[in-house]
Amino acid sequence: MRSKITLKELAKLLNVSVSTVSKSLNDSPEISPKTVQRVKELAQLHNYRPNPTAVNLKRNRTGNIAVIVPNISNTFFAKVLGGVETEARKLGFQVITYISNESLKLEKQITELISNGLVDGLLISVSEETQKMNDYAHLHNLLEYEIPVVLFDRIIPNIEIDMVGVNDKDSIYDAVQFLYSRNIKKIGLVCALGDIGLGQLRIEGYKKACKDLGLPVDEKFAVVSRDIPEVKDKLKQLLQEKEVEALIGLDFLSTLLTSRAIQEEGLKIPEDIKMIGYVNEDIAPILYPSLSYVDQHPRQMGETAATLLVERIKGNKPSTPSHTTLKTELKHLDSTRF
Amino acid sequence: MRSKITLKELAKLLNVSVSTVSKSLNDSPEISPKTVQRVKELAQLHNYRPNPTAVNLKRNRTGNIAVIVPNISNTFFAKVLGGVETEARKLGFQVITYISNESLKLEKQITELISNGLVDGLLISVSEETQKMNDYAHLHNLLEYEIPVVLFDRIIPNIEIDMVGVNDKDSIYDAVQFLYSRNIKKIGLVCALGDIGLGQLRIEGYKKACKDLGLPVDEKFAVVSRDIPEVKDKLKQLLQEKEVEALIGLDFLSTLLTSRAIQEEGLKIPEDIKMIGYVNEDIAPILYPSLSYVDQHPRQMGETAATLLVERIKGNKPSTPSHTTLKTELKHLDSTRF
DNA sequence: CTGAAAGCGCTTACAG
DNA sequence: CTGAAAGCGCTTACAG
Repeated sequence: MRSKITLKELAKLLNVSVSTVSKSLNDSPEISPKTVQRVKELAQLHNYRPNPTAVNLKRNRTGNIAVIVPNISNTFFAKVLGGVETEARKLGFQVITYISNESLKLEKQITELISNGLVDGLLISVSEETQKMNDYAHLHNLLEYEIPVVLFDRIIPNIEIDMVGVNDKDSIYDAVQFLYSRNIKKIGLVCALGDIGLGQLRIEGYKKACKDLGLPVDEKFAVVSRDIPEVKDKLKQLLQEKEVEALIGLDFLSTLLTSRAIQEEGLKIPEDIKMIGYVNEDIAPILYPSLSYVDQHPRQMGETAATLLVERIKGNKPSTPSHTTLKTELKHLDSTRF
Repeated sequence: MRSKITLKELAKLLNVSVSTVSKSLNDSPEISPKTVQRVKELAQLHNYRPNPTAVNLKRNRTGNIAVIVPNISNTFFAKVLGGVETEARKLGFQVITYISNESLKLEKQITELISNGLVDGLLISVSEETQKMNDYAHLHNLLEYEIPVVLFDRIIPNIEIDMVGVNDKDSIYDAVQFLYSRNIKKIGLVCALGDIGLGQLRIEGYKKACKDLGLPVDEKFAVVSRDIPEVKDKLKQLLQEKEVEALIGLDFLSTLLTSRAIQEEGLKIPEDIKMIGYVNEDIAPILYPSLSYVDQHPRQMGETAATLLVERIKGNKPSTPSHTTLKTELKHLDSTRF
């Protein structure tokens, strides 16, 4: 029932002009303290709030930022989103969420939609398809419209756009090195992302570590495919050969599939096989067995990306693209306690 | 660089008035087909898009809906959010996401913020604290401001607000009945939500089922607490007594904790203990062992809630609150295959 | 110190 | 069929 009061109505009630009311509420030094007080009192009484749409129109902005995540089942992105939301709210921005469902087409549809002026900036982790097609025209398009874009997590090499990610090569390098230091030499990996994007980077990190440590890079130890049944089959085969001593799951799905496959084969973690995976802090400790994981600090990633985007929106940054790399951390739970 | 073109600029280029351009683009029958075509061609050439902020100001709406989820780690809410996003986009609304972190205070802060006119409506699953305090003044407040509110998942009894939920009593009733029909009589439950809200409803459903089926309701079989270490302790004790034949986890966390505790005790699922839980379709099949679960159709819940909210916003609905109950489904995986 | 005016980018009743 | 005017709810340079 109680409908929102406007500046005009307040002005009428106070017998002053709309300008005076507006200035008073914005603490303009132009207005006498007495008037300011009168205005503020009445405003408070009526619980006046400026209409954000009108303010935004005037200020030529929207007060919104968009975030596009490729999927939402993966708790990693949910966590990032949480970080973005917290930070954006602090900075006075609303977060409009979109889910691309790993589809380039949908991603284009969404960027097209927001290029109309729905948001002041975009945070995006590009879809698998986008990476595969290597098609980023839609992002460049937004930049041409002067809508800042910040990439997170799934970073893209050789592109002139702000990014916030983790050092994926290093993260797995560390994992391999840890296992090596504990005298584990036959280390396999499982990747359901295929060999593009993050999957590719992580695989490279693995290979680099093996090379540096003098471990043979045996193709047999690498289960890499985007086809889930194929991943399962290869994994089973690998386990039945009883050679591999440790497995690293390179993504959420692979990690769970690997833990499951090991146990299905009647093998024990960590006694028979050690495991390290990419799962998050909420779920890793309550699985059985609990899984050691690479902490990618998703909340912090979201916060950092949001902060950077807002700085771009405000034009506070030099125009050269900024690349932020967060340090990952290997967290040890039961699967590497041996 | 390429800055957005406005109606005014188009009008100038075409040597017609702003009104004519606006009407042409909106296919007004007032304008001659020839003019309409001229205008549209130029608009297309310049890739003209109406400024949504201006349109919204004029139409006295925002085009946004807010959704407040209590937490984001729980993949259930992530899925609901996915459903909301898809449906809202179809209906021409943007989804602004907020996370209350199970805090009433934060929830109030957020509702206060959006009451300023940031959104046209709100979807909310209230926080645990809100349920415990039984304080819904902030929601009624929004309704007074004529901002429609739709509750989802965590529904509240005796409140005059639209809701979309599942029949929590029935869902667990079905689970108990299924186990009973397979000759399992000693059925325990584990709940980390405590005995408020959904936890309470599910516990009631359990008790009702036991009563109807003539099973004794033994307090010992009910592990209920909001304190995680306490849940773990009680669970361990219960398992060591080796009486219980099946356990039902009433929420995501309890379900994983239960599966883990059973295995830690060296017991096998389903051979020694059967299990049913509240986890989602993505994760249930890749756990080891895979867990039978109550499918609450989170996507559908999000879609239904969004549709209802948009109808309220458009004023297409009679004003009596609508209560939609989705049917849950018991999905059988390894933990009940016996 | 206060207010009239212009304007943000649109839409739409009204006049011609 | 076209356009001038008013208005959505604000802000702000400018005049008094």
